[in-house]
Amino acid sequence: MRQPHEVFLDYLRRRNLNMTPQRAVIVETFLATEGHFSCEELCTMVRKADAAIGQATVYRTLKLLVDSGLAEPLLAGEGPVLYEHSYGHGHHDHLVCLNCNGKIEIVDQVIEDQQEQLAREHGFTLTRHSMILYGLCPRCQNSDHRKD
Amino acid sequence: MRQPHEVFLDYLRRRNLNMTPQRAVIVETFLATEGHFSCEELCTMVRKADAAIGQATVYRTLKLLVDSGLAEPLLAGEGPVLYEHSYGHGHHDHLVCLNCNGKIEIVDQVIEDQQEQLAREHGFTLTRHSMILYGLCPRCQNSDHRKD
DNA sequence: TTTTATGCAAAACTTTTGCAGCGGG
DNA sequence: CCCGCTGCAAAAGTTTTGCATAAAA
Repeated sequence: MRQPHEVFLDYLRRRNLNMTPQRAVIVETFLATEGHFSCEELCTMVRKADAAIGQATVYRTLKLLVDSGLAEPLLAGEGPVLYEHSYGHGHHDHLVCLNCNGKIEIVDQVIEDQQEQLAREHGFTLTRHSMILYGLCPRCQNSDHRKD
Repeated sequence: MRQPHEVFLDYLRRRNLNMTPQRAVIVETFLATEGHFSCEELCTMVRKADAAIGQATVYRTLKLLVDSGLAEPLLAGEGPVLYEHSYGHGHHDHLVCLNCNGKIEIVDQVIEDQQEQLAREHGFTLTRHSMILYGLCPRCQNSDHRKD
């Protein structure tokens, strides 16, 4: 399997864009960060490596990462858009706890197949999808630490 | 089945809030509007009925509508959050065309059941979910009017 | 009279854009 | 030399908040 770094370089080449020191730092930081984070948060982490990198550059580069297929936005609603890297993770959906905000990755082939089937019935060609299940995780069901 | 109007009044009572002329106009306009719309758009429509109603009041009331279960936010990503009324429509998910932005409502019992099953496997108690399938609708697959 | 609602304008928050200057091919 | 890249700061788009006033309980 091709390394994410390679994937990004190929993408830049295809788009006639250049690798730059800033982009290198941002991509490296992005790949080294697990979990879900906003662009603002990525920005903060990038600046630990190089404080001179502008916020706009991080936004612009994250957009390239999404376009290249390495990053995926998680549209959960409130606040800023969260991202995660899709490289080496495979596709997955999310189970989100409404209380502690914890996120579990889930995959279900039955659902994936059914989604394709549904799209076909309506003549759609599917590109991607987003499925988020909201509820209470086991811990929060039994704890008194409810937000409400 | 209880009328949406009643549902809202009950909600207000439960929260010790009052029905007001402004809220009445906003709820009425909201219920009379089909499809998906942003709060800004609702605001414009509300003002056709009463130009003196402030934008903040519309935002505040729409929040109450969501809380009361009459309105549902559709978290599709770009731009403002879109809403629809959930009263009398039953639960459904969406098939969204990436080109023309058209939205089709879909329901699939197999998927719904599987979601419950998945949640159970992880010990989650599900409250709600959001599933959006993105792709190209039949019209846009065959047309030259692509955005890109 | 005490609480709740409202409208306005300002603020907040996230993301995008304009622009002048820099730098690599 | 040209074109892309960058940082900065300003702008844009959407939603929330503070506050003084008005209305309701």
